[in-house]
Amino acid sequence: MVSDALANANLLERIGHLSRTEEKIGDLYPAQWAALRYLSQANRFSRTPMALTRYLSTTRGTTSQTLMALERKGYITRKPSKRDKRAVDIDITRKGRSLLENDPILHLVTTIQTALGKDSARLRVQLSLILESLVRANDGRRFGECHTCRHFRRDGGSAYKTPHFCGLLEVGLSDGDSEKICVEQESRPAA
Amino acid sequence: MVSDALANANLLERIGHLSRTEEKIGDLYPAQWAALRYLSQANRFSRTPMALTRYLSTTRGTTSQTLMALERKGYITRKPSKRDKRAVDIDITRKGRSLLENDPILHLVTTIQTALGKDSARLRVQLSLILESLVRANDGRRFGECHTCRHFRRDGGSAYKTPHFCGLLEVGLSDGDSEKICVEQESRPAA
DNA sequence: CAATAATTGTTTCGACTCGATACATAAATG
DNA sequence: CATTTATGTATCGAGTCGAAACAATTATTG
Repeated sequence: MVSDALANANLLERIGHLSRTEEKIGDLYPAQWAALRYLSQANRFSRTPMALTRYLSTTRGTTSQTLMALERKGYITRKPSKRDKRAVDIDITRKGRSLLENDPILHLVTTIQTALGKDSARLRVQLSLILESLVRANDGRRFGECHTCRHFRRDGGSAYKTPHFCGLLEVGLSDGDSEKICVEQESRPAA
Repeated sequence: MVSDALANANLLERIGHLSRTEEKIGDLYPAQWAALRYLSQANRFSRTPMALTRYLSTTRGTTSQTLMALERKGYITRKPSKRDKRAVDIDITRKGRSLLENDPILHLVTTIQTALGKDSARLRVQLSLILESLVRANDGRRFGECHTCRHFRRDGGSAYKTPHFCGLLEVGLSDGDSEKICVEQESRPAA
């Protein structure tokens, strides 16, 4: 039924908007929360303005301003990248990590948990499918977790004294790295 | 699993944001699309600035500006209400209805349709539950369809020469009225 | 290898978003 | 009828966001 899809589109817009406007509480604005949230989940190759720009499907200029605000407020630091002299490496400060413990998205999380309970798992599958289609239609990237990537080699980093290895960037990966999301992530074809 | 709820919250935020930024194409901005969309679905008792304010969980000032822009662009008309001399009745112009045929939310609709197909019905149930919890937590209103309301009397408007009747506002209701969403809608207890 | 093209990041601009506040009018309450 | 509440508008300030212009760096190409 098309009417179900239409109803779902309206519901998604409304839920997203409600949750987003709830976020104005606290020290950050919605876009700033989204950026800080991303930076806390992204691996070290993905904590750059450009990766964030792609994740949020926005423009470099907008991202630059958001990051400026976060730096001014002391939640992130920025320093020139060594890998690429055009790029900037971003890190979250301790103050930033502490702030995330009160991330207003947690309101939505508890709402979902109480509304759905164990059915959350099923919802997750469906929302993932929608996001994937949406991202593909926008010529964007999925930003999946490192260990789900076709370039990820589990237990393949012995030469680098690390547990794992990225075949695209040709660098060693720690266990922590492998659980974070990455701008380069590409789905691995089903075995 | 709490992690499913967390993943879902992130997915909902991301889908909502992606879809919203896609909307900048065309003649309207996201908030203006949301307002025009609401006005096309709302019944005649709910097409006022205040009802729209509640629907969007925003403030009267913000709504006023959005409506000003829509009127300036010729998509709605505003005139003082006769029922309540403080209120303003809003109507969509033909130009407004025509614009809605190209509502950018239709991109999301087709994306959902292709990604989920018939499973859309199940998603709808889950999203409705989430929205209801979210709205209740915000002390807001559901804005459900008129005919699902506890004040709706099917085939009860004979004295008004209309098919149906609203027991709260004490007015007759057409078939068309009964299918629209209403600011006063309250769930009917299960029979 | 040098010229050209593409990428990254910042800055500036203008229109819109949005909450907060103040104000005027009208309705509801007592 | 006085007080309180509700509705709508106008204004302010900080943020959001896309677009365009610019500088620096990297990638590509001939």
